[in-house]
Amino acid sequence: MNLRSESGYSGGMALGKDYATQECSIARALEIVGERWTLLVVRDALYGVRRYNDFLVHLGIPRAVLAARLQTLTAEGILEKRRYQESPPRDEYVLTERGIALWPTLRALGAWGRDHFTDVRLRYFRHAACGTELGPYGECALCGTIVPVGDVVMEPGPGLDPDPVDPVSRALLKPRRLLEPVEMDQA
Amino acid sequence: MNLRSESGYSGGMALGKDYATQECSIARALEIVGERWTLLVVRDALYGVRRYNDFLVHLGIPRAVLAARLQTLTAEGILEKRRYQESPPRDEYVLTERGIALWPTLRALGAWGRDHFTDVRLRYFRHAACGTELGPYGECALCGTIVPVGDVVMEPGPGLDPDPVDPVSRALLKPRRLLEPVEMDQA
DNA sequence: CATCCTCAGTTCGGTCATTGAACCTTGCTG
DNA sequence: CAGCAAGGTTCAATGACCGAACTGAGGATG
Repeated sequence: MNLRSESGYSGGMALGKDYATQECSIARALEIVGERWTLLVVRDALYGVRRYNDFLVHLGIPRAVLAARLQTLTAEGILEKRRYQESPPRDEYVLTERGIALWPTLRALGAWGRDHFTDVRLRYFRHAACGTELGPYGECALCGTIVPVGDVVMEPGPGLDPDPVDPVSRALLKPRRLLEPVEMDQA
Repeated sequence: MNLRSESGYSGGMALGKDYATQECSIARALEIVGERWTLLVVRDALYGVRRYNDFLVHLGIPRAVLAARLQTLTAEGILEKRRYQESPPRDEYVLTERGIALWPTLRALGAWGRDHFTDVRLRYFRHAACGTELGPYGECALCGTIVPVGDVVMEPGPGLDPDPVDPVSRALLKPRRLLEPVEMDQA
């Protein structure tokens, strides 16, 4: 095997899908968040989605796959499962620091996709304090700082369907801060 | 183009692996670079790998998968296939602007993996002009600028195997600029 | 008390992607 | 002409993913 002896990574590698020969932190990261759907789950979590059912309807992901991803993300310390009511007992999945730290990656990936493969703006991300649209790294050009995730406001752009069917997409149409839990209209 | 009309999804989509219901540039990006191995191919291309065989031995990827990924990346305008000698005719795959634009994403992903899942430094990335190590977004703290990809120098860190078997890994042990083509020792 | 509903999963058969090994082709090189 | 290297393709087996159906806990309804 090619792993550093002294390196973290004590035997128990859970996933069978590692990139065996790679000594690289990118490969390491992809072993964890590189599976299908995983980064979209994290994205939704940043957008404030927290409940199994909300992920389900918003992503259109197979139930079994969602369960597996939530499991893995929790095991890797990216999400934390926590009880938010006792009767009936219900849990929600909330991003940890480690999960929130994926924001720059998602931001960069989204900016790339937008610049190269989209012709209508779908969403804007702005610095809450000053309203300036974020640069490609999540920085505020005006303030000259990296904007903390909680100070990012997300707004719909012209390319976004103004009347989506699922309630989560509908809730995400209002301007809102990242990480702020989505509240469904109980219409 | 796969943008939704309200009917949802007229036929043309090339890939079978799209995230159908998502209106999101992150999802769009992941449809293209989200498959297994794809981002590692791009990473290698940034490191200067250009030839089929070099990708093959460095990644340990199945031949068929590599061929498929190179094909897709070329079709999406991320790599460009170009003839570098006529006899025998040989082609190499070089990053386009669009491919180079993935550097911030890979940088952010690598920084995340390093910070959260690695305990030994594998590589350092520095601003060639001043030697300062890059920040998480590929910026130089000293110069206060985003460092262009071609001005990034990559150096081995203490966690890297000092004597790897495959010649590509060996070539990547020397400090080198990103995008600079790897030259094999013909030992 | 019986029924229905919601949430959060699990199970299952079918399909699609990935894998490793073997094979093929082109054009040198000895 | 034999052998070899680069750059693939083909194939059978395995694993991941898919949608639909089912389960189970715990109210809410009548």
